[in-house]
Amino acid sequence: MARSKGLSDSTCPVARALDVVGDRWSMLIIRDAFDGVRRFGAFQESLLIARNILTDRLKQLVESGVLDCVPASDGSAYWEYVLTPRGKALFPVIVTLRQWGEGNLFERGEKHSVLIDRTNGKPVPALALKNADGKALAMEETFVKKVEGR
Amino acid sequence: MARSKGLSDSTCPVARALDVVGDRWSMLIIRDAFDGVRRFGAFQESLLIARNILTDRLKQLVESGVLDCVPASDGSAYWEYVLTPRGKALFPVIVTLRQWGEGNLFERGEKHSVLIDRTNGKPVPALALKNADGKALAMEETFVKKVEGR
DNA sequence: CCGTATCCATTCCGATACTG
DNA sequence: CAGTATCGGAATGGATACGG
Repeated sequence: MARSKGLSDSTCPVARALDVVGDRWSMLIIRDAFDGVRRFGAFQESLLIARNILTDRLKQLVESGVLDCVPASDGSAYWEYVLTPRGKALFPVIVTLRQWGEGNLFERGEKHSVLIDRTNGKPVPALALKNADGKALAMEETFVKKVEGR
Repeated sequence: MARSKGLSDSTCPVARALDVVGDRWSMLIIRDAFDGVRRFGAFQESLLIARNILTDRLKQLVESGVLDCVPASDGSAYWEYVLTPRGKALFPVIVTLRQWGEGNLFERGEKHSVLIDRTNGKPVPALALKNADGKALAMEETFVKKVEGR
């Protein structure tokens, strides 16, 4: 059941991150969680995912500290799955994925959902890379410094 | 060979994005491409991925317009795989994944690779969500506005 | 060196049936 | 409603072997 490909001890944070949320369902579950989905059945209905797979993914996400199990707020005997601080820290990942999809995978005029800033009702501006002085930073202006070992 | 789960016509840009780069290897291939890896053998050696799977993933990424095939620069009869503009637009996704990994999946003092701004030699600052006025925006201050249909 | 093709094992996933 | 158990098919992955 452990899904680790052995990336979990990689010195590359991207690889470790993908080892936790890099499968086909986890990120969608997390997206729904940001959207306010909390119940097993609600995830299932939203994602049309097989129930055994959902069981497995929820378990993994709880084990990796992304989701937390809390008693259901309606007094039923079941659980609700809510984002931990670690899970909430994934928000920028979801937002950049959204931005990339919006900008690259929709035809002109094709409709899609939009992330709104509820303090002003406007769409949330794109996340862009800045350097230490707050200036725009192009990908070509960066490089990855590897750690000594490996 | 088509991997689409049928999310490719979703109105959610996150779902569409994950339909293209949401499997276990694609994002790692793209990470390597940002790192300057271009050759089949170099991807294979870096990722320790089976060659048939690598063939398949490279083909998918080319088909979806993330990578481009160009004749090898060394005059050999083969190809190099380079990021298209659409592929380069994934940089913020890689960066936020990296940030999340750095902040949440490493023990204190544990070493990891670092993204460096080569114009000043300093680590690239974290990408954070801002509103239209440039002020920090918490995840709770946002919501996803769905499109009418579905 | 770059891929493709094939074989086999493992994993993933969906459907369904079942339990509380 | 919330999960578990099981089964079969599909996808994935590793290890070759093969050809350009």
